[in-house]
Amino acid sequence: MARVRMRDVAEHAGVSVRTVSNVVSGYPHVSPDTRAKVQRSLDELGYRMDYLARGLRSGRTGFIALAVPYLAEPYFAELAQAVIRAAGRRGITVLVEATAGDSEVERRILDGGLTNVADGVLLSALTVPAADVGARKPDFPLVMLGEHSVGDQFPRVGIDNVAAARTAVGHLVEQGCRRIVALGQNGSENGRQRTEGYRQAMSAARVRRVNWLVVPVEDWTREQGFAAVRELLEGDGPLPDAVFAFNDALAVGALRALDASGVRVPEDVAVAGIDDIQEAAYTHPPLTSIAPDLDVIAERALALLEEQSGTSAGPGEPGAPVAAAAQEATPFRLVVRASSRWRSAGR
Amino acid sequence: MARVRMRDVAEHAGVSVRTVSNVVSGYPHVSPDTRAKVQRSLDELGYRMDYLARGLRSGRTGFIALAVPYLAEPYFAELAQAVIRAAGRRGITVLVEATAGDSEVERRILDGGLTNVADGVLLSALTVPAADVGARKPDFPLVMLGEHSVGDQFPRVGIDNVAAARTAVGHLVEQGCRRIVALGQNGSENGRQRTEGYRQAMSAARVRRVNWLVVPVEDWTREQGFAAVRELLEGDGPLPDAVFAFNDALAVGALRALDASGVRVPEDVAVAGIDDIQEAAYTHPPLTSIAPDLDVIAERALALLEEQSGTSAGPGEPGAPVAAAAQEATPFRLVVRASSRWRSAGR
DNA sequence: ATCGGGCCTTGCATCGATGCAAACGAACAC
DNA sequence: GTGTTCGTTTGCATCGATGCAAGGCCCGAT
Repeated sequence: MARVRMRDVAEHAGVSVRTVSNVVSGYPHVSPDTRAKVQRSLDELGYRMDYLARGLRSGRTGFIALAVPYLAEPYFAELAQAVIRAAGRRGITVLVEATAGDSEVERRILDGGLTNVADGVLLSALTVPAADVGARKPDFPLVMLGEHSVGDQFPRVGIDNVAAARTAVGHLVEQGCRRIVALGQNGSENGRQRTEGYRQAMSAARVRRVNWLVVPVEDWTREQGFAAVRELLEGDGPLPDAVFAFNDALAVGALRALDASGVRVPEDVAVAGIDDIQEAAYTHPPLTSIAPDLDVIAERALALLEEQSGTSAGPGEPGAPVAAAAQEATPFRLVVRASSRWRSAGR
Repeated sequence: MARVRMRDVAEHAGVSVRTVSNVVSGYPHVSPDTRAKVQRSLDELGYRMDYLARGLRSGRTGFIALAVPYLAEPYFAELAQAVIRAAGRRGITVLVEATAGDSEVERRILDGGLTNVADGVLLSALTVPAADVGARKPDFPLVMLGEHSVGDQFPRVGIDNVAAARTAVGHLVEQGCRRIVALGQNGSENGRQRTEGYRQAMSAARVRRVNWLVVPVEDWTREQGFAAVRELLEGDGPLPDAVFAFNDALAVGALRALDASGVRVPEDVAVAGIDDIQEAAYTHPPLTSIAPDLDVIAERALALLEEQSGTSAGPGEPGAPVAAAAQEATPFRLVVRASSRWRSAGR
């Protein structure tokens, strides 16, 4: 009834515990006879490894932790799915933590709060805790997802946010839009970068300053996108002819607000977002978006974790000054859908 | 540099390891002096518990596993979020597994594949493995989410699917709809139940059989909802006046297909779904749905897990025949939005 | 002064698996 | 026949924390 241990298997097979361990872990020098005998007992008793015990002894748990702000946000859910899939291919189990964007929680994670249970940590932070923590390197494998971490302290994987925003806005410009709203500015590093991309694209297109409009929000949610656009529509300024939302959730909220006010998309206002969440293909009208390659992000992130555990496993490393952590920019595509298709001849 | 252990703290504070353990775990009989001293060493050295080691000794890991088919499906993502939140309140960490709806994987989980790392398992299965596995009770805490498990073998938490479907369809009938399509029949138990609810509501409303229409799909995804409705519209049968989708993802797909074909919602066809995912409030038009209370589901599920570990911890239990496992029906609400609002006088 | 009891503190064994290195036996060479 | 080597198997200590129960100590009661 109770758990089957190696010892039970050993007794059943008439060998030592160590031999069972050797069979289980694929140690080569085991005679075919013994191996077969042990294997039979293994199957017969239904042995299952206790990963905790192994982890205790060997120092590796086979888990990695993934911390995202809100699992219910589509982008993070899809990211988590990609990470779980990639980890599964490597025989790794993923432990998902939701930080709720609480910088206190994020700090605790950077501080190593999950170290003891996970071989490595993937952190997708909203509010990268600033210098005070960023100053010292963690003593465990850590990879940041999606954000530039302050000061290149941590390796990071994600799209180039500036380029992504520039691409999206560039596309809107090409469609003939000029008075383009940037929706999503908030305190985050990510927000700053996407705003910068917007600036670059607007400058490059020589759009007059009077047409620039950066609308701040608190969170990148449908709700906030809706509220911000509704407020914009109720204001007395001239209507924009495009909305560039910093993520698709905001864009979805924007679409809803526009729809509710009878503004036509894309005829009156074009809309584009970032993330290309699955939902984007089903909005009204379907949403143009920037699609990061989540599988690549997940794969690279895990590879970077492995690299790190490789090095940090050898603490005897001579004190070579650690180079700035890798900052990998993964590919993205512009997916054009109806929400931004060319609407009229020029402006 | 290396990990700080209790032993290190003990030496630093000049007490025994056991005393440190006592302080950490909040054992009451520790003198204030000692406690303070130990606490100081704890802080100074930055001690962090090794949960693996504790788990090994105490038999409890502080983890539970949550297995869902696809984390990227909004409903499951929102469910996972609720579970993580509820677990967090109890100091429990959640390990998320994605089964991809693979019944082989689900079976392995029922078989105890996660037992060694988790104190309990929450399984949201698509294809409940049938009798062969369902026959024997697992020897670890397990709670099924959202499905009736075959034969009451496992405790289960979720809404009453029959009632939920009946409520949704009843609402459509009240709005004046008669020719109502049930969208989502597939092999799953869940699908059967929602179909049954549809049947009951149609019968109760004395809708003539000619108006009944059950459309099968493979998965409950936006894509399948879109494809099925598109096919329906292209067919030569008379148009339905309502679509009852077995979940919101299907409904979203249906809305897109209707929109693409120029069919007006709700004027021409009303639509309702189940799950009330966040996206539902932002579709075009906003989607009427059945809203399960995810927080209640999560709370009850965790409570049931705890109950089970309570009993199964005492294996000395005299052989009282185990009663049929608890089948808890959690509350749900009908959330009426524009997609189903009354469109015309009567049928 | 002595004893009993409560409060703190401690040592030791232990959870299940693996690292390490010794022990064992057989095969081979000289 | 003896020594060496290689392949296989084993015993023991160990990872870090907790269960258990004993050991000290102090205080009040008799």
